Amino acid sequence: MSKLQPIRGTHDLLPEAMRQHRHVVDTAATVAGRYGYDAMATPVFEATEVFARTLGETSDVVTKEMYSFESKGGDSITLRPENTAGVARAVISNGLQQSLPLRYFYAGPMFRHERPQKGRQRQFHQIGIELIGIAHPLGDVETIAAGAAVLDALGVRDRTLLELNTLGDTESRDAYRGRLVGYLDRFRDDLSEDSRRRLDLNPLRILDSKSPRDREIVADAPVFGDSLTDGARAWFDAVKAGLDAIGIAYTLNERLVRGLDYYCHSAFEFTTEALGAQGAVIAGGRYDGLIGRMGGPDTPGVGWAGGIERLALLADADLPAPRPLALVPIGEAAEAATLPLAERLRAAGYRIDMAFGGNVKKRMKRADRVRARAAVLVGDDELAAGAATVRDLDSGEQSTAPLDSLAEALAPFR
RNA sequence: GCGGAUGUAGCUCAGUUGGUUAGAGCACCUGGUUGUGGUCCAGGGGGUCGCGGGUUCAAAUCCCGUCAUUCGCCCCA
Repeated sequence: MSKLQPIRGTHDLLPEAMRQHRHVVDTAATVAGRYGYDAMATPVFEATEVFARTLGETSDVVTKEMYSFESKGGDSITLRPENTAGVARAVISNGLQQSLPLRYFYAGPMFRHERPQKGRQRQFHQIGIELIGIAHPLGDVETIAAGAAVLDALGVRDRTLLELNTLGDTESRDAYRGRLVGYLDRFRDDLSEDSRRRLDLNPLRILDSKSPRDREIVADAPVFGDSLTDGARAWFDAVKAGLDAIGIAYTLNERLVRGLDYYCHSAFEFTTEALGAQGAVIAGGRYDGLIGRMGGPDTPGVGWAGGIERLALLADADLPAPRPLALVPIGEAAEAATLPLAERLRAAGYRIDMAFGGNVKKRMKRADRVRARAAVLVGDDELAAGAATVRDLDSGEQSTAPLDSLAEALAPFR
């Protein structure tokens, strides 16, 4: 056990894990592309205000999970805990409100100072899409459909459940907030410590509490649906109708309250039972107020983010390393001839493995270990004949192929 | 941040109520094979028993602390 360990909550992505990781990203990028989403990236760190102002001063992410530090110039900088705020900032920075609507796909590392668990790390990775500039419920439907399609493509859709809720518009939320606080205040002393704090700061979160006593109290709380304005209700109905129209099943969950303050209207999560306490694999919602709150022109948006590690864990795809061809020179003359040969084959698109020493036996052993499809043996006999011996390492069959047309002759092993 | 469990070789794990030089399988290296891998046989390398302290004649084993992992809470992707 080495003392040199990665920072708590961070992990190395060795090739096998990297393939899983990339599989999720590539699959998601491809699927998102079919919906018209283009890949883009924002910096891994931003000015702290980008997150602090937009995620909600009282959110857990802002109050205790941000990796913030001071730059040499004295500015406060934060490693992004999520990417929606960064994308919103990029829209403003680049004047992209002139080019609406925007459809963006992203993938990259995010950072949150939390207690690590399986499927939860301090540096983790997310994929996500953002649809910006569409103030229409079918925008919500489109992003949810894209999320479902990603899960489908990864083969995990049947192990997830789509939970859906509406957070309404500002008017609905303010009205509900008033009613909820009015109700909960009578139970102030019975609420859990956390919830008492939330009562003043962010009462909607109490709906989400897992404390048994809180749940009892909340069970009789006013229902949010009763506070919806006609507009907000019509919006939500349109979203549900759209999902129905394309056959995407969902479960209404009135307790679904997103952790970040910028959400409104649709809030949704694709959840799974398969990952223990870390149930959410893709989650998102509408954030019409975000860009405005950040100082840009009022611009609507919807989107979601998915945890790559969680998706990879769920998908558990069998992705063996690509199999190379092994070049095995025998003798000094062959050694000299093989280097340019290897380059030619690589230029022709082959994955070539070549050891830099050892006798034939060792090199053959290595060819086997790297799971080479075939070994290309070149010795004095072969050089004299102008041909290589090609051994199929699966069947053990050997044949010869002319050196000057090896690239074509090896096609079956590509 | 809080509570529980775990921590012995690269990996998976044994290690009896504390008792000599800490073991196995897999993996790795060498040889049996001079121009042929996988199988087989023989041999070999690799561990401050997570780290620090304490109890004891003696600690992988008991106690305390600490770090890490893991499960749950909180919260989230």
